Amino acid sequence: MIDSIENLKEILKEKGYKLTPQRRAILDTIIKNQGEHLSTEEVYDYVKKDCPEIGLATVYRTLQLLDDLGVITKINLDDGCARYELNINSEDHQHHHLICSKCGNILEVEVDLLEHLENEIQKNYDFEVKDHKVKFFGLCSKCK
Amino acid sequence: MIDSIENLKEILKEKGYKLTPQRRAILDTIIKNQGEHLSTEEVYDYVKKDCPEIGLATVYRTLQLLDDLGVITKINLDDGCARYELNINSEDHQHHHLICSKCGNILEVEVDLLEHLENEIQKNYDFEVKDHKVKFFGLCSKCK
DNA sequence: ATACAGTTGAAACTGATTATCAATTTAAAA
DNA sequence: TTTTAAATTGATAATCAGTTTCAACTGTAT
Repeated sequence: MIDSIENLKEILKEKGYKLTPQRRAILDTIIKNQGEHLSTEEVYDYVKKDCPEIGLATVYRTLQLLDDLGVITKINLDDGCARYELNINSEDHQHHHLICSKCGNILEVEVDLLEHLENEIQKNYDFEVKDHKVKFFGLCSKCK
Repeated sequence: MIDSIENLKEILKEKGYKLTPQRRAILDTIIKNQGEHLSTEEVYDYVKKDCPEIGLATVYRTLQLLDDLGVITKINLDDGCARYELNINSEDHQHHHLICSKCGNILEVEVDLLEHLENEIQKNYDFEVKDHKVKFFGLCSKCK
């Protein structure tokens, strides 16, 4: 979906938003740490290296904005805070999270075998599925 | 899993816990409102009718306890608070939630077609799946 | 009935997130 | 390039769900 800061500038302009150094630094941080699932506080800590005067409220606001714009996605890993991940360049990229109950590590599953289930739901419940969130809990290879 | 207060008494005794009027009233409330997904505050409001002197902290504590005991299950519907549902009488009862983006109504799907996906994960990621949480977002029959 | 461990309600306290607001900055127009 | 208006910022206060503390109280095994 996004691959550069120029790209972000366009996305922001389209909606009347401005590209500020803070927003730039926050997106840079997320791109740099792709694959991790950073919380707001973690983004704040990382981004302060580039942008020491940034306020925590700005980080909260920017992450929310980037989520609204579809640049990142908020995920809930049941650890008491919101986390975010970068949306990658593919319309129908789907992935789920494997959460290890022991070490807390998070793996990503790149398959999507939920189509069958979605069709079933569409048919039996007259419910138009737009999105889904799937989490698996268990033990990772190291912990079992 | 649970079908009466006597049943609860046994479950509690087994772990050294006591059956108090507050716990009784909270479970009664949940049983009475089966099918809804009550939040802690909602349980608190309902239970005050039977038990006007009850404290909110007790409701928080009791719901957590009942979840630990496997009597109820905590669910996260992304509305900013924990909700709970009664565990019904079947070991392998599985269901997912359909959340309407427009009216917020929550439907329950009684099927479980995730086994295939779990097997796939087991095999490809060397991850031992113990549990999963699945939410579908979209439009219900009334809203679409 | 007694005793003790578990439980309670009230209130203080967390920790994550949001709202407020005056000062600042971006970006489009002049 | 200067002007300008709207958007953005950082600091701080406020909120909100949930937890902790603690003295008083209550189930339940004996």
